[in-house]
Amino acid sequence: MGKIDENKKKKKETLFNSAYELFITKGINSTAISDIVEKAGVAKGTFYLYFKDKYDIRNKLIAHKTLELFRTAKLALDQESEPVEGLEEQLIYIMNHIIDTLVLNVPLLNFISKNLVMGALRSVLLTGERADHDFYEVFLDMVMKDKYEYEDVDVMLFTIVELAGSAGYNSILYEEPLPIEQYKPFLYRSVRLILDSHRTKTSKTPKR
Amino acid sequence: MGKIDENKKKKKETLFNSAYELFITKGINSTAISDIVEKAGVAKGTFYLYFKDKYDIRNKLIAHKTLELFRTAKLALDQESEPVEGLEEQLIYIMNHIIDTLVLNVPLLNFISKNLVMGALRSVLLTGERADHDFYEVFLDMVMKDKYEYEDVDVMLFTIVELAGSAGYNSILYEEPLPIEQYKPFLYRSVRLILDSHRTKTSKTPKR
Amino acid sequence: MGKIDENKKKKKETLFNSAYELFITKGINSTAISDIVEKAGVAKGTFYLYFKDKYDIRNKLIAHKTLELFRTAKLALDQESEPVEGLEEQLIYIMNHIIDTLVLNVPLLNFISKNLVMGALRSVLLTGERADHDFYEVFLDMVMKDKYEYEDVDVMLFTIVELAGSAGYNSILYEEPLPIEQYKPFLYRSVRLILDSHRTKTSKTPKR
Amino acid sequence: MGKIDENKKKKKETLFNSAYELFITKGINSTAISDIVEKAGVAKGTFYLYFKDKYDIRNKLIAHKTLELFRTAKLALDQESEPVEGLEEQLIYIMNHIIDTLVLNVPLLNFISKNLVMGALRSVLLTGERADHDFYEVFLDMVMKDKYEYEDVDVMLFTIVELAGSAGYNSILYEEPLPIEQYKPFLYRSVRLILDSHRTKTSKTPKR
DNA sequence: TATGAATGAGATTTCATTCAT
DNA sequence: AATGAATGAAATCTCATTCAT
Repeated sequence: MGKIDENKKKKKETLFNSAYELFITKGINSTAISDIVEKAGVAKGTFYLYFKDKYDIRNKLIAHKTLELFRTAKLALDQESEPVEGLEEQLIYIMNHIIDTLVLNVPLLNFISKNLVMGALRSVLLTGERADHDFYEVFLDMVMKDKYEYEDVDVMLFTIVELAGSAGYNSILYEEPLPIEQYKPFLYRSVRLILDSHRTKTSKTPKR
Repeated sequence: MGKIDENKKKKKETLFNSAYELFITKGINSTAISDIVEKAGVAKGTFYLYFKDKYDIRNKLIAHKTLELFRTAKLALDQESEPVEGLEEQLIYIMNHIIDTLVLNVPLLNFISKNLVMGALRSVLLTGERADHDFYEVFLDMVMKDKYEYEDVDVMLFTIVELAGSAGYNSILYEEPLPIEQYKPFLYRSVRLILDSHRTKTSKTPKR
Repeated sequence: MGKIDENKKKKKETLFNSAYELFITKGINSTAISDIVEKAGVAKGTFYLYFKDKYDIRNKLIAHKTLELFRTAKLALDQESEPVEGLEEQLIYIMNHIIDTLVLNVPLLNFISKNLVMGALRSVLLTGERADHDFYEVFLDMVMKDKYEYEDVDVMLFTIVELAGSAGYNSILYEEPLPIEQYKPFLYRSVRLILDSHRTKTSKTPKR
Repeated sequence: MGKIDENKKKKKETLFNSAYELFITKGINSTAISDIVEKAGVAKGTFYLYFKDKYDIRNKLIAHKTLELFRTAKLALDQESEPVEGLEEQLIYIMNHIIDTLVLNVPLLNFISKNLVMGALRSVLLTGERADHDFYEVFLDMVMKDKYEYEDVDVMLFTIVELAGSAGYNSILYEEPLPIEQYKPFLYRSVRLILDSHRTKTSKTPKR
């Protein structure tokens, strides 16, 4: 029984990986389900046992990959020898980590960013990957622990994520208006401004 | 000859319009070229006389529609009874105008924003619609006429356009994190901050 | 499984037959794959499961039909009440049998003889119909059993087949320079001359 | 007026040449009329002013090229320093000349020999190239001038032409059963046999 | 004569999906 | 659960032919 379940999981996994590689290399439109199953070494019918259609597997993949990006960045942040202090620095650290990852993996960027970042995160929620909500809470947690107090936190995070996602995408991909390394200072400056604009004037009441 | 050229233009126009309506209503993937030509009332071969394939006409359409959006907004700005003064107010006016238009035309938003705004503007350049470059110059012109001086103007405009496009898209479409009307103040505040951050300290030398 | 394989074979067979009838009646150029599948009562996709394109099925058909022609002739030869003795008589018997068949089936002649006989036999080899090589051995066998000895047997058979195929084709189809029945004596005389010219002077050493 | 007619002729000529090159390089099936006119630098409609369709121009080309082959061979024969004496040697000279030409121009062989030689000569008659009939008379003339007398001359020539055409085609193209240089002796021996078999026993009555 | 835009039938091919095994 | 043959709708694209200019 354990073996059967294991097998099932393995099949799904293989389909996942095959689809990912094909989407990355050929694009979604030119990837046929027959390509995916062929690469995965399973029968066509099997695909439909696990996924509704091509777009189903794509959405799940985007969600998965996006989440992975954030998780890896957060992990790196936490494992930094010199602890990074403050929401501002932490956010920019994560942002920077993700950007650097995507610079080295442009196909992944391309794949994810057809549904831009926020869309991807949304689909994380929709597809119900475990730990999705937890993840948003990781951010909230970072906000709460900061020495400043913030209002409209949702709006703030949203604005930052959209700006970084959209501008980063273009800068990495097209080196326009500047290559990403040169654009980073501008991007991070804007992020700092947005964060600042959400800080309350009243000094933060220390949590007890 | 005049007649032939006229006819050619009309054919292309009809194809354009038919494709647009179908893309808007059924989506690109579900729109077949046969649908387009049927709706346009021309032969299938005629389509291939003017466009390479479905994606060719889509790109040209996105470029066209995006440009139109900006043009209409600029026109409204210029025709405002009470002249809008200053780059900041002018940019926000245009932004606001476009947003309001798209709120009333969500299908258009959906259509354009698969390639997000900057991508669309890029394709304007690529497809070489007339007045494309001129258009960018309209912005530069607005910048130059402002009482403040700005540095890294390209970067500034890029950042604003990306932010507005990406955040606006999500806010209008998903009312997340807030419906657009409630999000606007935040968006515009961020825009003002970005503009401000690009202003040079030295007071502007008046042009003579 | 047996059922599936049976079905597969039947499908292919049906496609074969439908294609043949259409090629014969309408010609290859005017036969569309849609015609073939329609006549065969299978889906269009099914065709591409078995054949690369129109020319693939045509080549296989030509090979098949040519082989059939030779086989039937050989069979008739073997079943003749009065055994036909000697390579010369046997070859002419087969030749005559094939000609008589084709006279009654001009469309078949037309179909096969776009690739003329040798070409057809060549494609038999290429397409790897079973029993192809065996077939050539049937001839060699006839040569070996003859009371005369022959040199350059390959060349001899080739020359005869080419002459008969090419001249026969024209004579049957266009009755030029003579209708086939009147041309036969000339043709067979030439064949005898060619055979004779390949006979070795030394009397054959009887096999023991 | 002369100029107009000249121009007309030039257009037709250009179409001819373009079609020939394309047929030779891409094959007839893959050559579109649009290819031909494009290469010729004339409008599509113009093609239909001169030819019925693709097959019309093909037939005329085959006829033309075949005739040219024979003419060139005959010319070479006549210009040989050491006059070639006797029908037998003359025929083989011509045959050999054509074969040598085609060995160096396999595409031409391929093109012509879809309609094999006799078919091509037939189409010469059908398309009514000038000098076609004359050409047949050239052969008859050669026959008449020979020191031997022949019966069934039509049949004789036909048999020889078919044999040489068909066997030569395969030998040149596929080097089967032997490369043409090695096959030639066999071919010419057969030709001599066929000629011999048509000679009347009675010595020829000298023409007066 | 000459043009070439327009036609539109139809060719080939793809592929998501089904379903009998 | 797994298979993969079969389906057939539909997609893209080609191209011979026409006809208004």
